[in-house]
Amino acid sequence: MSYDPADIETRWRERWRQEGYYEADPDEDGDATFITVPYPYPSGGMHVGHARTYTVPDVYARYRRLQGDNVLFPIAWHVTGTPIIGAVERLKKGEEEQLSVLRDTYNVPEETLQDLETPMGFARYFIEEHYKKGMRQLGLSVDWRREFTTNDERYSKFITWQYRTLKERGLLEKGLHPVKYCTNEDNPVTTHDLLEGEEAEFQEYTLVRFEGEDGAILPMATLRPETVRGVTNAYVDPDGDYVRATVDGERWVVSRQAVQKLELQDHEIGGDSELSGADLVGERVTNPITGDEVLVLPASFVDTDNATGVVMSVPAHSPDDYIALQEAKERADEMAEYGIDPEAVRAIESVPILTVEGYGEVPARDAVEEYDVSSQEDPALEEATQELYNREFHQGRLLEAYGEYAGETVEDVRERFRDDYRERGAFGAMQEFTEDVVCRCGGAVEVAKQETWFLRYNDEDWMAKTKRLVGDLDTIPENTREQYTHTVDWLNEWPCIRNYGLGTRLPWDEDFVIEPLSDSTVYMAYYTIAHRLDEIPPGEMDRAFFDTLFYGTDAAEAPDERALELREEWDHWYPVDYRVSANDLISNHLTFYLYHHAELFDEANWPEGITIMGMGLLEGRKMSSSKGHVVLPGEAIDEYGADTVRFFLLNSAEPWQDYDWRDEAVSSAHGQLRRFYNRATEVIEQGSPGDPGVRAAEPREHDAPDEPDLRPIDEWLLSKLQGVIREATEALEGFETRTASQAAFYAMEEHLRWYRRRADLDREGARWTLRHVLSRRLRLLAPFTPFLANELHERLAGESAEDAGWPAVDESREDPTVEVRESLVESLTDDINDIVDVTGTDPDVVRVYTAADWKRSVFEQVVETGPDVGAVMSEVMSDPDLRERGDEVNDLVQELVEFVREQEDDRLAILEGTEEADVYADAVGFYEREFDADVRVLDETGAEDPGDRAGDAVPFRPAIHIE
RNA sequence: GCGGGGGUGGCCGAGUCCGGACAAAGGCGGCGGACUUAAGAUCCGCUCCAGUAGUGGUUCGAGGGUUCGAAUCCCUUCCCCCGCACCA
Repeated sequence: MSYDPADIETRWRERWRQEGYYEADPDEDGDATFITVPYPYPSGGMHVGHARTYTVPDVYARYRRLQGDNVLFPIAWHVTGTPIIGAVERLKKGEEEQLSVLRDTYNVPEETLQDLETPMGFARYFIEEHYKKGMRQLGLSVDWRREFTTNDERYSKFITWQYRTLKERGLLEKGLHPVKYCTNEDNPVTTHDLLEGEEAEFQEYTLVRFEGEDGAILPMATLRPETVRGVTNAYVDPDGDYVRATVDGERWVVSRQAVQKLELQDHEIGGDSELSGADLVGERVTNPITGDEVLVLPASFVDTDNATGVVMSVPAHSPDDYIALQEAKERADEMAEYGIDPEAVRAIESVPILTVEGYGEVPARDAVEEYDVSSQEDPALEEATQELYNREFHQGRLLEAYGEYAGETVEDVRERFRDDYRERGAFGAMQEFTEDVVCRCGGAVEVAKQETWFLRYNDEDWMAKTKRLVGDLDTIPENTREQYTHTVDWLNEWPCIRNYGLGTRLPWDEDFVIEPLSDSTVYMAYYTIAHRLDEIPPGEMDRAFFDTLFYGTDAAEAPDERALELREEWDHWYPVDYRVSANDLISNHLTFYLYHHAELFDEANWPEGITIMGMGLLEGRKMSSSKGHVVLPGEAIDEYGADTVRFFLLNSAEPWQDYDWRDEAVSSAHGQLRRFYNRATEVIEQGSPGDPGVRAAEPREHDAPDEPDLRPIDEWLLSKLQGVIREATEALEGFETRTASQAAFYAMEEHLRWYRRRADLDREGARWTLRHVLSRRLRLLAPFTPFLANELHERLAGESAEDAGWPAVDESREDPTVEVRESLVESLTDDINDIVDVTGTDPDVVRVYTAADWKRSVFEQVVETGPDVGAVMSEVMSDPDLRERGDEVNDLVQELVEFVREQEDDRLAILEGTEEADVYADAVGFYEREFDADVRVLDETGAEDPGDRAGDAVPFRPAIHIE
């Protein structure tokens, strides 16, 4: 019967489902092990990249189960927020791209599309038809009783408890925060809603409050507030539209566009009157820091749609400003039309505010000259600016006039300086994007400030707790620990609510919804009880209920009995042993997870480990559902079977490494599994009179009565098996799925290949050995290819691999001597092969000469003395017989010293006790088959030496002659 | 810029922590052979250069150093990838 994955896999899926095999309850035997993975977000279908995300924890879960643990691996569905709503809206609008993703990429049937026109209908479709189906097909060992969605009423009660608790502990705070806001739809928007500017970042400009002659404020926008003492003049766009308006009760002059932005950013805007930029030109404005008056000059490079449309000029430090001023001076006479005295323009001098190594008094001039910038349009200008800004930021030291800031680098004092003058009222602030942002509706998107609730991730106590948690966390791989620590240091306040979307309403303000990264931080606790909440009315799941559940009897005045019962479930499973998640989530989601656990639960229930996963590529390119560049798990499974898909995903790279799904490679993995299956079937069908190691969770003793006579080559294979078991076990302890499966599958296959070649398989001992090895190997493979492994193990031994358990290393079967001896056989094979190959002859007779006794005693001397030519020589030369041999001995010592130096001590000790000739003599039969020749093992000193080769023999490196 | 990861043979990818059997596992691809009517599957060998004897030469981004010995340790340098906030 040939390998038919669909047949095997269907049967096992059905069996697991019927038996509820992976349903885990506290009353079962074994250590409680709780493994979680981020619940999928069904805003689209599942592709093979997702498949790996869920298979990695599954492998670990299966491994722990084989080790005897009671393992809980649950799953649920994350629907919070706007992505699903956005997807539904794009569908309803009939957007081509969206329709194509649904129809072509995810194969949604035409008649089903209308079911997807509500958010939960959409989610439900992908949950049922993609994720759940896919996960079942993959054979994930999930306890399906516990699934839920984050839009469920009871889940919301749990999140409500979480947020009320955090608020009560002062970890939530209300404040203003910049958001992306569509000026056309008058609504905040998310990155998904954007047509252009998805990459745009928020940038905060400092507004330096220059004062006009009439007392109105001209707020000059700058990213370099510390240059304020170097301002020589201001620029406006003479053709731009400006307005005089009341801002927070003051009179301001800004560009037309700036007014709207300021209004969005929480400023009170009053009646305005229009004027043109030209009207402003020539005005004198006063620097709020220095009190100096400077001229407003016209400049076409000023963009009225960026910040305030009024900019200050610092020619000493800005190459742009330096060039602009040069050009202004050249055109000074034209300025007269604005009523400016040309002499006043020509009189403007750069004012340096800092010194920076490598530049003179006016760094901008040096930069312009160095890059040979000719005009404002010269592309070299940007390079010059970049270079100078960088140097000044890191190395520029402020001059005396800066008082307490003098002598400091810009990098060190910019923020302090800015905040200082902001408090004193000289500076303001304004947010702007780094590039234009356009909504899908076509409207301009601007920065708006919105009242919102924050999680205070920068709270000192909270940070300290979380850092303590990180310190004790098992971070896999270890080098991710630094990333968590860094994130804790770097996280500020996090706005945790949105204006709309699915999920849980903010308990004390129903207008807002708790956003997805904030409602998924402690839900692992909910898994422990999710399957037992049906009989509890949501209305009764209040603060006291959850307090009792998580904090015990004393937490509420009248503890709810039901909550106390559920508490046992929670107590049993918590803490989470491992969470398996993607590496790009360290900087937010995973660190939030740590924060919330650190706060809400006591130390004993803090997360114990996190394993990070890498990204997936498809044929070397990033997967993308919108481009249809994805492989669906169902399709891959139909073609190759779930075992192949799993095996490939786990074997091609360690979980945290990026991997590449290449059809060719998957197909090859499938071939490997098929060959494995065929060979295993042969072993099974061949049968064996002896016990194949059925109830073999306990290692069998060497002298077990039913164990047939074993030859050294059998012992060799069994010894190798122990090494493989050890390696696979250690690897899986650290989530190294690649190392583990490589060992269990490929390394073991290598050993078997040699064994099949080397051993006479037509013996009872060989059949027993092969069955014994197969049983162990199937159990090592069970986490990776559970269908195949369980099926074959059941046929071999009458019980499934998962029931048989993980094999233990049987130290009594580890035999270094037998391994060393076999390695001699192997290297002699290689040597003969090399000679055959290089001479191109097909030998009829192969003569193998082992080294003479005196050479052997030189070897022993080298081992005893150590690899030191001089020392060995003096020892050796004291022996008259050896001294007689002169140069011959010298050469041999050289060679043996080198050999010995490179060997492990253990191996040397074994070699010393090895009678080389016996090893080769035992293998003569093998050599004769191998080379189809008459093979003779001889002593160097024997007579038969037609090729005059015998003298070349060295201990453990016999001379060879072929003819 | 900040934080993290990485550069190995035609390709993918181990090895690097703890230097030594490393011309460097394994896979893919290629070549030759066995089996076969043939193809496929399977098995064996070869696949940096030279070679009718197991050898020698030159390799692990680049340059330098430590060592009897370096892909592995140290220094310098070049290049690539990922994340960086309200987006899940």
